[in-house]
Amino acid sequence: MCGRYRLTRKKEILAEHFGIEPPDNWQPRYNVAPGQEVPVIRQDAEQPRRYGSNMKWGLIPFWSKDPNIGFKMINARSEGITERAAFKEALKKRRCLIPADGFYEWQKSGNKKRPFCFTMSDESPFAFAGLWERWKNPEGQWIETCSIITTTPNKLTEDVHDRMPVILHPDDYDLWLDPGFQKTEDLVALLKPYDPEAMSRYEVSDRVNAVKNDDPECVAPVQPEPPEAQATLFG
DNA sequence: CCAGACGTTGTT
DNA sequence: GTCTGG
DNA sequence: CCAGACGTTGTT
DNA sequence: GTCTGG
Repeated sequence: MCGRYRLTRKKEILAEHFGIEPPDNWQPRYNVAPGQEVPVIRQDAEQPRRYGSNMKWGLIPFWSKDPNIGFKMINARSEGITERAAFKEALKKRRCLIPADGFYEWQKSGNKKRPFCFTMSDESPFAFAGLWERWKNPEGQWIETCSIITTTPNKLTEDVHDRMPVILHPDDYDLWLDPGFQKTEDLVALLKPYDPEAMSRYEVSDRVNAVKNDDPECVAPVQPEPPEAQATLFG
């Protein structure tokens, strides 16, 4: 990963799943990309209730001089995350949920790239484990950014790609969001591949390769040509 | 992550 | 192929 | 000590 | 800001 995902559920369904008030500005998204404002769910010491807000995808460390570093920080490897200068403080104090209902991975073989979409089998919304950060731009404005944590693939994703985003079980949302909880070994224990038995996948069109395509066609399944159809073409 | 561009002048 | 921008 | 990095993915 | 490499 994890450079692309989808968030097509109605905001009321998302709000119910995550236990928040539905924000007005959430729209169905079929192709969410790095560099864009994306919805996150957070919980601060100042605001003990969970709430939704938008952040730019691509974490800019607070000490960074160049905000373009954000495009290289769209993911944070779970392995060694407690030692990464860019992420260790955020792991302790600035965790978030990044809601989605599917994510895309590209299977490469030869010079072909085939995009697949991965979802929960029951089509429920889910949450990536995320970190966020605050960065002050030269004009003095605070910019909030976020990153999706990755891990090793599970049985469902491994033949498509060698990494997958960390998906948190709903039972773990409270611990992940609790700003007072800073026991990193317990937090890192949550950063595991998701149960493949609970997930499904299907191939999608390469329209999703282009960030500008953000419409329902991106999530429409495409079937590989069945062998008999191939034969018919020449029969 | 993918898409799209991919230069020249002048030089401690 | 490699770098930058989104 | 200072300078420089601080990240991930994938390599047709 | 903090760590690593020289």
